[in-house]
Amino acid sequence: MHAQILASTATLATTESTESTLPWQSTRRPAGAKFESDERWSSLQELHSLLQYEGHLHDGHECELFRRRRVKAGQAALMMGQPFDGLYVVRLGTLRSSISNADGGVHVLSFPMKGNLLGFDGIYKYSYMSDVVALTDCDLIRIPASDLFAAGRGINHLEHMAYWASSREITQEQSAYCLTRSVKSEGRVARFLLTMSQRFADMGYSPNRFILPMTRRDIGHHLSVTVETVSRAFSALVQQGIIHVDFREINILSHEALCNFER
Amino acid sequence: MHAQILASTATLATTESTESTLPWQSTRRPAGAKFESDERWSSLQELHSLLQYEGHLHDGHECELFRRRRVKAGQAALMMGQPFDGLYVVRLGTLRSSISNADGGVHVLSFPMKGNLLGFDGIYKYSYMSDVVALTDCDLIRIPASDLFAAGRGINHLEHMAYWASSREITQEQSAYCLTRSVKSEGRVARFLLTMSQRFADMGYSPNRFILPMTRRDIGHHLSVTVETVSRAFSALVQQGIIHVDFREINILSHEALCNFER
DNA sequence: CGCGCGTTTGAACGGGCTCAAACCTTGTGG
DNA sequence: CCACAAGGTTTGAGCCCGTTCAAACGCGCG
Repeated sequence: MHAQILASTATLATTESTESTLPWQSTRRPAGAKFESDERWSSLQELHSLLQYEGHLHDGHECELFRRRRVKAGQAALMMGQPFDGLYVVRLGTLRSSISNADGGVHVLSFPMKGNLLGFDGIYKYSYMSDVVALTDCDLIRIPASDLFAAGRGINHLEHMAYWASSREITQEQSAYCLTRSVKSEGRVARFLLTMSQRFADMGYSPNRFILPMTRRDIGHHLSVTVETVSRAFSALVQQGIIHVDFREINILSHEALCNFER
Repeated sequence: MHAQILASTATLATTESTESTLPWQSTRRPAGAKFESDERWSSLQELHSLLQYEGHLHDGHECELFRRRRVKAGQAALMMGQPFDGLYVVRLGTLRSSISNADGGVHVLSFPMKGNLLGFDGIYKYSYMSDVVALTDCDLIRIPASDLFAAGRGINHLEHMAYWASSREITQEQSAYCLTRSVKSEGRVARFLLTMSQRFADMGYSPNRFILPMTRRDIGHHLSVTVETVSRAFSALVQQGIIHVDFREINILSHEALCNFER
């Protein structure tokens, strides 16, 4: 469905001679350059350069090497649900990062290119939460999970925890993002209520009766609709007997009916 | 959605007395409870509990304490551009995180509640990239920047770099997110082209002539519009002499005109 | 009280979606 | 080399949903 093949080698051959405007092309080296077989490595310096990271290089780190990974156009670089095995930095090529819900609805999160980072959403549950496929032949640099987390457990414990939590937030934000526009406004409001319901439940409060702390306008700005649309969506759900609304107070009468609306 | 947040012991103690459905209210303690003046602290254990982090507690960390911060309803917890001074974990209350572009367009990113993390987008440029205001009286726990980054610089260098880069990716994704739906489809396509142009330029390629590596469908799924709408937007821009399109190849004829379209 | 703000509802407009068809490119196999 | 199939791209026509503009009501607050 999504997979597709761009002209890779053929296109490369024709455009490489001219001053290139195609950033994903040419992992080729100038004639005469050393060819390192299948095993190719990148230094920490190259990582710094790619990421444009201004941090200092400390002694003993200059010679750290990271394995590269080739991904051909159309192939998956990361798959949702796959166990986390590290972060990747794009060295060459263009990819497409997307998430899809159960109904086949797709949202394209980003098009990672040189210097972008992949796989951050895999830290939270130790498995990746989005699909990433190569649109062109790609060259990735892997930062192994072991390198990230193994050293200095006791020392960077706090930092690791913070970033683990960040990964979770990001993941959830992406899921929310997926819903925007993918579905009619009434469905998005329904989904929003279900999300709030779940969050209240997780905090130990009633999932069926709660008071929204935000205005209709805030909800609208969150779901990318106008205030009036939010209000009308509430009214429609009330009229169908699915919820009861008294200003900020929400009563969910039929959790199931609400679920059916979110698609 | 994804798993999170069981009621923590501390919070249970305060809210258990009444069966409350209002999680943001009442930081009040039962009469007779000890009142700790202005200084209130949370332990690392409480952080673990709030975040639902399953990591082990190491010796010497049990007694680490983190300062809490009260934010009254309506007040700003974090402001865009403010220097980064740490991450915050919500202990109590509900907030609203949003970004706004120059034209006054607003997008609400999330409604952080108990256990959620604030301020991650501040790591990249060492200043926060979103506004966060309290919708209700809030209680935050601060994880100071010094605690996060100071210790073991040499050891967790790699991890820090990875997360710094993550923060950048998140920030940019949020900016892109802000554009969705905020503007007409033609403007969003214009903005998309400008973004691609900028990215190609950053990589050292021509900002005015490039070949899109993705399909119209991918672009549509990224901007939350249909294939046809993307195609029509391209055609409209061509007809106005702003760009030239030959399938995947894009020529930007008037960068300025494209900028005017993005709003 | 009067003012501002949040909420709700109505009416009309218009932009994007849906459905449909045609054209082009690319890849495959005869 | 050509025919064919599959999928990407473009354009048109009609419809529907969400926006826009407008008005009314309730609530909190100075």
